[in-house]
Amino acid sequence: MTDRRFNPAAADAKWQAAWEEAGCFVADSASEKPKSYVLEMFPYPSGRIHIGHVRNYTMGDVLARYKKMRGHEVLHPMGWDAFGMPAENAAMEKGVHPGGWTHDNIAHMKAQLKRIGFALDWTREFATCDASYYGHEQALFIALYEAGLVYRKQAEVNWDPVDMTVLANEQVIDGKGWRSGAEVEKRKLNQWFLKITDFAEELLDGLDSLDGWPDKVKLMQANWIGKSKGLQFAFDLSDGDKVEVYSTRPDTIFGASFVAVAADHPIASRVAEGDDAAQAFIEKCKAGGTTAAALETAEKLGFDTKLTARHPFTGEALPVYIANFVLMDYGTGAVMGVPGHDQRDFEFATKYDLPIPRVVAPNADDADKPFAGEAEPGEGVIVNSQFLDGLDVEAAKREVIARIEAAGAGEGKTVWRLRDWGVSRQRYWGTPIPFIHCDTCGVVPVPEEQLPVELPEDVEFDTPGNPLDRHPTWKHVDCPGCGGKAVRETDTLDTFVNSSWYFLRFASQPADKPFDRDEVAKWLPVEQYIGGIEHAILHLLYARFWTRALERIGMLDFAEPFASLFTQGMVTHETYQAGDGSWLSPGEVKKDGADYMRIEDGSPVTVGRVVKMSKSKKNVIDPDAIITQYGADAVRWFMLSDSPPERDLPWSEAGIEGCSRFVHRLWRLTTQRDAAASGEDLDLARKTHRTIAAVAEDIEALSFNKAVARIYELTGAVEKAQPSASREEAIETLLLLASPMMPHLAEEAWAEAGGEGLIANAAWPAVDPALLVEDEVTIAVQVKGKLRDTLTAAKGSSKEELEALALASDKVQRSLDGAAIRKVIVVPDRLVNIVT
RNA sequence: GCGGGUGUGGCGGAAUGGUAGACGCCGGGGACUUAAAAUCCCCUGAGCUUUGCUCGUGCGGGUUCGAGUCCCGCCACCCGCACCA
Repeated sequence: MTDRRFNPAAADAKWQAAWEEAGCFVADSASEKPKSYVLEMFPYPSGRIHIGHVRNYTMGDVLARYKKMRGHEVLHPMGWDAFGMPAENAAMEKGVHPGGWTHDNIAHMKAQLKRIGFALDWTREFATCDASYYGHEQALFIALYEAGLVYRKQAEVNWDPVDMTVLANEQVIDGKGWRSGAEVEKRKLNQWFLKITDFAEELLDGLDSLDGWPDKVKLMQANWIGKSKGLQFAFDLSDGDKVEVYSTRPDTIFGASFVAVAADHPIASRVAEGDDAAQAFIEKCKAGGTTAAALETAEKLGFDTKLTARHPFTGEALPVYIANFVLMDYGTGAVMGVPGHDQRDFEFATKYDLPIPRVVAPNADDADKPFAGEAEPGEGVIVNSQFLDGLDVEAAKREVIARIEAAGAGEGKTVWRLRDWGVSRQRYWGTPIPFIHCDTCGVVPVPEEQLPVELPEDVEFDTPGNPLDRHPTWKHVDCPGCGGKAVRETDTLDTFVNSSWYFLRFASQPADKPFDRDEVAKWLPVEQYIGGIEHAILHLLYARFWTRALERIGMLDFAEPFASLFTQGMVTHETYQAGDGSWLSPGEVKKDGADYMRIEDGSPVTVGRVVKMSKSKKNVIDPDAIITQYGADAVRWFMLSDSPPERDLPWSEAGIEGCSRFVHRLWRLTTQRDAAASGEDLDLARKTHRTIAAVAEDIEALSFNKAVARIYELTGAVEKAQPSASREEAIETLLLLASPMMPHLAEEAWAEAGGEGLIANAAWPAVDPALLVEDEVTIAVQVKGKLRDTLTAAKGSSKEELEALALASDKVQRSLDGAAIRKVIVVPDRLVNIVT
């Protein structure tokens, strides 16, 4: 017994040192134990750990510690997604070198992570900006090139005509450059691409094997890949040429009232040659950003080329437009416009006063039904369509495809929405693309013995644009082929490439190659991957692609990197605004009864919506400050309590106070033990064993909030119980169950009670199945579906017994009030419903 | 605009189609204390004619003996949209 209070600051440091000393969390790939690879998405070293990271890594940590308790050898690594634009922005704004800035940030954030007591194997740490990482990435890139999965082509970028630089989408605000304010233009550059479209079918089919992934993510990826079956066919044009169009709705072919081509379609270019107005329209289409959202929300604009296209069945002459909403990248870059059954076409036709025929109707009788101000893209019966009339949509599609194919005018075709992955970035702080341009030999890979191609240190950020391109010496090299003068590629790789294989490098990091295939096979696929839903498509699809590509070229033996995926919600917080509308940080505000006021001058504060923490709204909580105030365990407990992990977690002062109280409450309980207590408390023992089973189930399902609630319940039961051997067992169990969540308190209390070794190395408590059996159940009794009574019955009572018990109830009889019973529904061990 | 998701007390949430609100927070009352903090105990969805009854899971319909849960139609908010990470 002790009256010593739990001191988080001292305990945190003490046990973190003890774990490190014992090497508790260093993964041994030679271990005979079953292996578990638990991985959270590694952070971008922005400067400070934010509370969202804490939530993400706490979840992974609980799972990693739990798996270790279940006898697994656990790999739980951490590293840094260290290339990217913020470092270059810092260089421009503060005059610091991106590398120095990044390494300072990493040092700070690593210290922050260590304070939270995560069970991480720091011996495997690396940053993607280390040449010892990106050099191997260059080797992999060359390997993919040699396998024919890398190529170059012209592609559009956002061009800032004032700063003379390429802008990222986030740097384009309302179609203007973020620094210059100039109207952004689309410009074509020769860029590097990865052939992800070669894998479209397998990336789609592979989703079926990902049982551990959320359906919503699989659905999003499937839609992104976007396999569609349709018809590609040619219209004859009035000038004697043809235009190939692609449509996923060939059944609506009789509803076509125009043909539209993309602004960069060859037909558009040809029309523009002798037509200044057409040229001006095409130029206009080049203004603005390149994002899909910008294109699709922009007003639908068209230019009438005066050409006409001959309808293959009716012979009708349809006008041909150049339109800003047609994408050159998808299908053939030209479409047949069916306004009645496609919303974009509807808007376009309305604007340019084109006919809107109906060719699909709810019923055959509705052939002339007017449209209610919008297109009807759904199912129905084909009408006004000659030989298609009366068919359903699918049958009509087949019929049209068959007829067009028979006429030799086109063919049924599968088209993918997925586009090849453009990986060129005209920036310094990224992996140099390891190629050399030679006038004689063309594009030549850097020889393996010359890797890594390292970034030069001496670069200037005083002007926009790529410092690599304007560096005085770096790019000038001799051609590896002919030995003549040549230049390096100055584009660097998209940072998504860095995060497409880092999980392999964590598992195996030899000096002379990217990874060792056999070592990787010991750990991969990742058993549980945890990160934000915002990565549902791009990062996860790219990582899947990269893994499959490496499998195809024989470097890996598996196709899918992540067996299970979990996407966690954001951490949110109330917002506060002063009278003048300016945002206030939580530290500037205090609660005054039911209202809030500004500490500075007592002026009233408006409490705004609970939103994602962001610097601009100042509703940010600093993990360091709260760890100092409450200790790591209270913060970890808060991250796991209440909100289901896939949902948003609202941060609150009251909530963390409550968590802190519970840490101390558990401490008191464990220090009020009576080792000499004897005797059995069957109810408590049952509760204990039910809790062990339930908490294990909850942790495995990552339902941490439910596990937390069960630990609270058992704590409450222990507090009410009289001393007994069962109570001693319950307390020890509580410590073990809580140890993945509050490891510091658990160690301290374990040591206090004379527990053997570190609780971090302890085994998960065993469940006694005999104690899980229930012998009595509570039965709900309803009359006409409404609850009227509850009664207790022996588990497994027969339907007849339960019915008799229910009818014997006074409350039920009163409720029945003599009415005739029509039917009695009995659900064994649960409910009786009497219907009159 | 397109794709995906979420919606339950004052708040976070729990609930294999079967007792809606477990557990936590806030709030109220009490105990202990000279007093406070800490701690402990009790109450806490709304309403009513209070042995009990009625209403209640974003809104409107539907299926069912029975719907938070399944179906149809809406609304609001959140995530993604290929150069933010």
